[in-house]
Amino acid sequence: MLQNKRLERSIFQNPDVVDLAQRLLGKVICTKIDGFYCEAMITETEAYAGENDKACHAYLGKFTKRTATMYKEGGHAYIYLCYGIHHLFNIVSNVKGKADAVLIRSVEPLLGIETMLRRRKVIKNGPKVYAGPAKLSQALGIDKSLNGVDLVNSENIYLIDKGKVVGDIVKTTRIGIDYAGEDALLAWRFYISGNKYVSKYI
DNA sequence: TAGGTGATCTTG
DNA sequence: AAGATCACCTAT
Repeated sequence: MLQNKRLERSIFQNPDVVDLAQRLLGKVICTKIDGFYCEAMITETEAYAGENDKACHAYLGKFTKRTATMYKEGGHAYIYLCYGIHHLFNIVSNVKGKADAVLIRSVEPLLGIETMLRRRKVIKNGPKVYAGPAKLSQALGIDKSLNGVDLVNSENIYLIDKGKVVGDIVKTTRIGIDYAGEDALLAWRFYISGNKYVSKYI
């Protein structure tokens, strides 16, 4: 397997976002923001399936200034502010016009740990620094200014494959979407079994 | 378990 | 146009 290969457009154009959410586990997010380079491996994701998913911002084809990003071609970053404080990082998938996205929920740090600890305003390294969608965004320096950026072309934020082989994947329900009725029961949250850098077990 | 915080959208 | 909502986190 080729290593340190940047993920290409075709990966993100996967029409099955539930499949893509699992394939992104083990891939590495690279950011070069404010002059600091960081790398972190994706350990936990959630799938959001566009217009047919009650938990998705684009449910029933909802199109607003905010959700517009989700309709872009697969491979773009969808970043929005939640609860007034938290920047959440999603990867848009499928073709242009299909509003599917994968929410990145947790990462395991690889490079730039000093920088990430400083951004998180903590001294001690460990899973709690990166386990949670708002936490990893803060650690990697990701904020709303990167909303709509193309991960396939950007020099500031992109994904690579370092050849990590992911073993068992735990499949369970998504977090914080109780309003989504029966769709809240779908097992569309995924994490690498046995990995410590996960926001919530089972 | 409760409260902070602010952009977005409005009988969710 | 004010108020409800919200894919969360931190501290008691």
